[in-house]
Amino acid sequence: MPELPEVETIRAGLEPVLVGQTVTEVHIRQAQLRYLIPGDLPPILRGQKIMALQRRAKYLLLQMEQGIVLIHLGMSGSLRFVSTDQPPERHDHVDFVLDHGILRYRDPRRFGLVLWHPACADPHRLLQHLGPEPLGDEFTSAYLCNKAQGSKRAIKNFIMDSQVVVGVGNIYANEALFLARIHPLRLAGTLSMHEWKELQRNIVAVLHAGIKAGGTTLQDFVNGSGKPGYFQQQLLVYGRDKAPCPVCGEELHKEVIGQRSSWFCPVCQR
DNA sequence: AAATTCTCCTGAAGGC
DNA sequence: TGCCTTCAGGAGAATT
Repeated sequence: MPELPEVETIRAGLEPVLVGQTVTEVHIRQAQLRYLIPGDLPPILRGQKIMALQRRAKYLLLQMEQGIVLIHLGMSGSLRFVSTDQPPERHDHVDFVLDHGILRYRDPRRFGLVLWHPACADPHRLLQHLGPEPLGDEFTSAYLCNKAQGSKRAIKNFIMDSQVVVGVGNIYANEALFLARIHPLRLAGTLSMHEWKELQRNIVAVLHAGIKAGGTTLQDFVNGSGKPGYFQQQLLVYGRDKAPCPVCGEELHKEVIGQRSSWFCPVCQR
């Protein structure tokens, strides 16, 4: 499931391959994703050159000459650069045919999106109201503490809220809270400054570690070249039902919080 | 108004 | 073996 490290892995891998290539054709086999892919996407993109591949939150922004192709991978999406003779498989919904190959979008569960946003002053509505990037300068413990003033939400829900900070999905939220030794059900408004510092530091650390490992491949994540990531080998609590806590040995506890599976150590995390 | 719940979808896993 | 049920999950939309 692509979280920020996975999306960044894809972006960094594809950008040098894609920039400078021109779209010659777009094939849409399945337009019904989270939102319907606009039917005029092929004629709009035809002939446009790719200027950059950027990322905001978990959105990939394919910068074209006349606007942006907004791409989200949902939870099962992948974006790969393949040769022109590679036939599409099941769930390969969109092909962007380029000068030297095909940029192929696959998404079995179709929670992702592919949208066109013409160049203009306004950012796309889906990009408004997003919180700061977790790997940027704005994401500080002071910011978090201030943002959480009076909040009675569980801290896990708080840090997974994209209006608070973007890109922290379920896997990395579990890991960061464990490393920071904070119980996922603690109310956001009750954390001490020391705890905010630990949490901020560990969110950054776990995301960096994820990027360094090339992402987390649980079922189907692959990067722009079709290769899996390896961060799953470093997961300390996520998905580890009844495993011993790697720190104290106590049995890890699983609980659904905000409709998301959560694992934590009832002894270490307070 | 903040916080929670619903919703889209498919594949994997579990039960019988 | 196979059919049926359950569940996971990003995040915007709807609801409380």
